[in-house]
Amino acid sequence: MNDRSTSAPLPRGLRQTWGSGTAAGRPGPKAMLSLPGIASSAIALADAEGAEALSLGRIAERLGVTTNALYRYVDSRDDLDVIVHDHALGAPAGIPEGEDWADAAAAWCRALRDRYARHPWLSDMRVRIPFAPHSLAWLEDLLERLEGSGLGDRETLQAAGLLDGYVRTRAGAVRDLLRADAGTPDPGLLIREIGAERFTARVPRVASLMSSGLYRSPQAVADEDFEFGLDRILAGLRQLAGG
Amino acid sequence: MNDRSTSAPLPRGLRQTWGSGTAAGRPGPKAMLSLPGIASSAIALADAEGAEALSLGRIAERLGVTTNALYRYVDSRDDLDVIVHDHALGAPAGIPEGEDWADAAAAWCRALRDRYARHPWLSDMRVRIPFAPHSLAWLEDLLERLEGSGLGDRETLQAAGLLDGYVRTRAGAVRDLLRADAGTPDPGLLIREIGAERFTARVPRVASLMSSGLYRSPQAVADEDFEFGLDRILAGLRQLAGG
DNA sequence: ACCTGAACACCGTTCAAGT
DNA sequence: ACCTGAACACCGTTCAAGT
Repeated sequence: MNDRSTSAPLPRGLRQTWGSGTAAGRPGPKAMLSLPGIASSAIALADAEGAEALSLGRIAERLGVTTNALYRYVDSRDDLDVIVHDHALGAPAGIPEGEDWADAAAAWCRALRDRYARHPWLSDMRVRIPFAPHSLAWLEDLLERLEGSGLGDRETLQAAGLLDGYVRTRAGAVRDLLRADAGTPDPGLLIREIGAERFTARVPRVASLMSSGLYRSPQAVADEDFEFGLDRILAGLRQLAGG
Repeated sequence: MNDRSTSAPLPRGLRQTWGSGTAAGRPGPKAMLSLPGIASSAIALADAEGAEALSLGRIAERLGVTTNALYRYVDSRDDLDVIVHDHALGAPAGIPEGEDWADAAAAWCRALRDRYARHPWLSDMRVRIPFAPHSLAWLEDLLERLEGSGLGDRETLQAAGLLDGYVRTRAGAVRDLLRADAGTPDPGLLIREIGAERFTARVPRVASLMSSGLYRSPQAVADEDFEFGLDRILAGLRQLAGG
């Protein structure tokens, strides 16, 4: 059944992260680097200069090594990205339990949001279907929390995807706002350059929200708004589960 | 109040898209290209080869022109991306009205989903805070649909963000799955390489869902699942509005 | 087995011409 | 004003050495 012949073998970096670790005493010179060390270096770089500063060359430079040396640890840039993402995300830990399943799920969402807040550039990384250990551990943790809901397997998975997607979307909004300081045009400038009359004629409601300061303002991505969407989603899920 | 001194001037491509169009008879040679023409060419390229094939060189090649020629129409690659995204998205049109505001919002969500389905690579494009005309027209349309809800301005904007984010997250999931054919490892391979026992020990619920075929299977991103999340969100919003 | 050095194709961006 | 051609710094990736 599972003979998808095109499926590539697991990249070496990802396989290593799963702990099929390097056999202890193998021949040849000692390694100067390690996968966690490479990941930490990349994270420090991204923390300091953002995701767009990430490159094999810059990471290698920090490690005092040639770019090509990294290919002993990683198959490709994509492979590295998966490792860096997972390392920066970290394992789920210390997440409060909550009164009931929905409360527990809410705690999970806030904990994930906090991880993204620690490394805003995580929102800039291309996250494909998660196959890395920490990513799957987070999913596992959420699935466990949803077990008390009485939802079926399919619905539980759907609910998990809904909540997970919500947190990540929100993290992206926060990231956008952090970036808005540099480069991005601000709403006021846009309206001025387009012409207030024309702008108002074409998108009156948007214009009204922009001039009210509500549109994409810092408060529009504040904790309060995070809770708004979370509450709505959980209310919808509760209605389905408890009904 | 609005003196954010770091705000850059509006990129020329974006300004042009807003219809501050080229003044008719200006001096110099006639232009060989046009912004819509450039965007169309880029869209055709992305449709054929995906977002990662998009580059100034490849687009220029299709247009029979040198890479640098594009800089007469666009300030930067980022500027171009905004135009291409907005052009591929298109203006909102032909979206059913719906019985009530929630129904109307649902129709909006399905319409946006369909646009992403037409150009799956849209999910791969870095969409910053939307300032392009079609993007804002979509937002405007949704805000109009939410007017009957009785929610306040702030809540309406929050609800719009919630719905919009949901559709885009879903579109990304669909894109991931379309890509899964090539390159990405499949769940079965992962479990085999990691070792089924170790894998099951670490993430038992995930392992169970994977072996049940539910995890990230085609049906997990089917229309049925789209409706699941949409229904939950709308139920949550209805509860807040109608209560 | 690990790392270096040289090379390749490609990328976005700039600058000085040409017309 | 538009487009070309040459150049720049940078990118990921490969290959053949060296140790």
